[in-house]
Amino acid sequence: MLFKTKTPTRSEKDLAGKQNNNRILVICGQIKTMPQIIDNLSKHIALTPQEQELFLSKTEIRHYKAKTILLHAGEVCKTSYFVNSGVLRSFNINDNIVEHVLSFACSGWWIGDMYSLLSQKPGNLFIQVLEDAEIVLLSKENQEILYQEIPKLERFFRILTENSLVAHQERLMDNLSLSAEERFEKFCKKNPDLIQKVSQKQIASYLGVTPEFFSKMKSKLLRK
Amino acid sequence: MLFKTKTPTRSEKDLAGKQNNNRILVICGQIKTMPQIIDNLSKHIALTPQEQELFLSKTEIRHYKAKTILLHAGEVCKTSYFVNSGVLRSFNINDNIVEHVLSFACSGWWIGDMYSLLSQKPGNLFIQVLEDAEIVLLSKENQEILYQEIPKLERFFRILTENSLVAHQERLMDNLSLSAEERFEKFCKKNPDLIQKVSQKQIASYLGVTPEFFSKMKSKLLRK
DNA sequence: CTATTTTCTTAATCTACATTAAGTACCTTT
DNA sequence: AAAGGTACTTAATGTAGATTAAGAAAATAG
Repeated sequence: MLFKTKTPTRSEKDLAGKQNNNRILVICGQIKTMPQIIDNLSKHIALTPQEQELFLSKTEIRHYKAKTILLHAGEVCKTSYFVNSGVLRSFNINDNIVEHVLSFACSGWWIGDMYSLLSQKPGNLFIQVLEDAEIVLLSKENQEILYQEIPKLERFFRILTENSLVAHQERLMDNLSLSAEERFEKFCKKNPDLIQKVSQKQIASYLGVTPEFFSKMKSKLLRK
Repeated sequence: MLFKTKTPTRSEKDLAGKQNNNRILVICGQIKTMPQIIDNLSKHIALTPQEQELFLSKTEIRHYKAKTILLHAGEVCKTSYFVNSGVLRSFNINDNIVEHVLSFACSGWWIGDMYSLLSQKPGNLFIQVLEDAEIVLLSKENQEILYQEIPKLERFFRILTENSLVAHQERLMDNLSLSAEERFEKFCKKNPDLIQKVSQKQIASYLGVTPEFFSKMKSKLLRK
């Protein structure tokens, strides 16, 4: 179906579910659960068990309720966020009125204010929890320390940045060349999970249309 | 003045001018001209004279006439381009009709198809010379070799990518929240040089409006 | 469970920008 | 110098999506 149904509500779903859907590894007869974030790192670099330990020791896990704001516009962003469960968004506010969603992040995604994180100047972005979330926090400070201790991590974050750049370039071109309807269809194909979890208002904002127009567009698509 | 004037024409200007506006360094009493690209690298990393030599030996300088297409959509991008002089653009073509400019590059800027360059798959972008240009070519192959020989270069290209990502995020948000007029004014402030060099049609395409609307908008701004 | 807020829908009206078309100036090629 | 192409302008008309408003449904708070 196209959208999330009435029951269970966003928070209910999340609280009911398992908080940590980790992968299970069997090593030398021992059973170990591999934290999602290590799983994520291993997509691009290979870490020894010691390095994994070190990495984890520099991070912190926290739980947040929906609506919590992790970063306010005007603040300096000092943390990268990795999502274990739940959903986050980054957005800015125009003329103190209109919100525009820059990105969503759900399980397995990183989020932060790249501008502020890199420049250590106050940014324009808010980062907010949309659905109760378990988040891994990596401070800028610890990230720098880890770069020293595990140089491979430079490579990991370089690749992450490269992929993000490519995705943003594509989205830019899409916004220049596609209609709202085409952008929505592309969004659905790329993020089938998000459509179940995020309110229409948020998706409309991500696509760059008003909630009213989005509603009209959606019902038009359903009639087809 | 707002736009390039009639004389000299784009090509005349370029052919007349000095091809290589290098910085001049005085080292131990000797006078050396520092290639622009080394100057560019030194903005983020420090290279020894030997490393500089090595880097330059892996690059190639070529001259291209306006309108030359350096990369066609559908091809795999195997080269990064650094602009010594002249102007380049990257763009895609929608439904075989409408062009959309992703980026411009003039003196001191890098350009390429990041998606294709990183994935080594066929890309959607064209890269074209807009004004007769002197370009430094760095092949993907040589770039990888240089990463091995001068690991600092990883850092350089990481920073380049990070800055590009931040710029693209900002442009995305601008496209979501600003009017064409506001985007144009911002473009003028950020790229005063480009306005002199690039045709209105290209700027309109970059901003995401038709040349007709751009013309109307411009004359409205001039009347103010 | 009720009250209040937030989200979603529908519909009328409005506007920024697109499309089409035609004319003029300019640039490039020969 | 002539000719053909490309860029720019202006104007009429069209449309995707915004704005405003108001009611219904759903979520959240008390």
